[in-house]
Amino acid sequence: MRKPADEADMPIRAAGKTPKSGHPKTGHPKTGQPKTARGEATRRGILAAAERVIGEKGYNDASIGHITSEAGVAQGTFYIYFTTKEQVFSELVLEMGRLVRHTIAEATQGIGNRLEAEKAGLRAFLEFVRAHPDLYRIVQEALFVDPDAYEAYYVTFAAGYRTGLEDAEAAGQISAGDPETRAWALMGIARSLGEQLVVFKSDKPIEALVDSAYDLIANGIKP
Amino acid sequence: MRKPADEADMPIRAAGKTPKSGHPKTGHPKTGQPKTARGEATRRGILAAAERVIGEKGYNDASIGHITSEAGVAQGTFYIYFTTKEQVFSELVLEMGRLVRHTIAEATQGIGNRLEAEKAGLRAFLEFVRAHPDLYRIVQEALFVDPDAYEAYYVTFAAGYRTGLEDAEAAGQISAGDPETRAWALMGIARSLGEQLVVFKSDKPIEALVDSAYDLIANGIKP
DNA sequence: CGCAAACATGAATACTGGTTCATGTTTCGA
DNA sequence: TCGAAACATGAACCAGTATTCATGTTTGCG
Repeated sequence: MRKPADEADMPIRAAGKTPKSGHPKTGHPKTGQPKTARGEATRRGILAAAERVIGEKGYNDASIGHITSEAGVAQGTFYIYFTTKEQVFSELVLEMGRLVRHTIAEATQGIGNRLEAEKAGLRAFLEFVRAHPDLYRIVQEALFVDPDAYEAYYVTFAAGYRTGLEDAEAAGQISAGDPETRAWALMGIARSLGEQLVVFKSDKPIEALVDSAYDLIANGIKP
Repeated sequence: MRKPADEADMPIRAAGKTPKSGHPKTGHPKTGQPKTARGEATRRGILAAAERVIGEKGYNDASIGHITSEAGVAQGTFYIYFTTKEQVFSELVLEMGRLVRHTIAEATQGIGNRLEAEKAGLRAFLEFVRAHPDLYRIVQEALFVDPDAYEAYYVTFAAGYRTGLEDAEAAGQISAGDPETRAWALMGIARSLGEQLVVFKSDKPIEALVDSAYDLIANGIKP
């Protein structure tokens, strides 16, 4: 009997506290990729269950048992598709990054005016986090569970933001100013308002938040 | 003008009588308060060690053994002064809140102009988090370890911020606008820039960050 | 069909780490 | 000075849980 990936392939020697420097740029998890429609569905189910359970309970209180029972499979099944609990978490962070960027890009597509794009992007972001509170919390927790993924998430986002601001400044659509710091500051605004919605469960309508924030972003608070 | 530096001064003793930080089910902070100078010193040592260890390793990887060995005491000693691992964490979050509010209140004291106070407060905050990266990370992690403390931290802060903005608006020092949303947005800017320093280890000088952010806060990005 | 390979199971393993406790040591008021 | 309370110790306890494995079951394909 050939046992797959038993001794020669991937070192799963996680004994003790190995530093375990995960590669941040592994876009393609080569572990236990399903080769069948059935396996594909099972993997998806586990991932979706993990999103719900980890989002609600947090990484440490979400046990593999919780996740698999939520997914309706046995515990061992988890390890057919994921090598470790941390891996499924990382994959969720990656997915969140892709989803958010895609959502905002779509919402701002075709808007020539940067200020208007800023407004549309903020609205899209807030609507997204309200619709996906689990994913939002997961990204926050990544700071402690998977710092590389956390950094990748924000650095990638900031880089795109920054070039957008540079282009807008060159086109005379916004005033001059350090695009790097501006990108981080504007991300901070969006994040903070999103947190008000998801974490502190504010019932303020998104449109009101967007309007107020837009006024601040465009005009500042000078009298 | 009376700035909201209300209870930000008392360094100790505040743990036993916090209005809302008690957990609904476990809510008895029956901490073994020391009754001797010797006990007082030991308790302080454990708290300081916990700040270092938890700040560096994170809540879950920071074991009681780590903390006590860092503090130079036996494991059991921990439970003379703290009923649980979570309690020492909560106390650190409380302390962080008090320290930050106190620091900012002091830095903005006597500044009559709100915009100038905004600048000074931001600078003080960034300098504080650069000097106390451990405490900064601890507050972030509180979202998962002690959500009540996390909420208290930000809600308290936002409340003070908000009334400050209301007063400034009434005095004609800033333009009109929803003070609640503005407070959260401005907090988000500070937090994001602080994170750039502490988490992403940016070597940008604080003064440059402050200047850029101030320009955004005061004037916006409209051309 | 028939038979590998893929998939699934869930009990067993291995180990971590928070908390307790029986036993000493130090402090301090009377 | 002395005894009780406060303080300190660290080994042991024990619950939880990530991961493995021997054993079935299903699927795809010749």
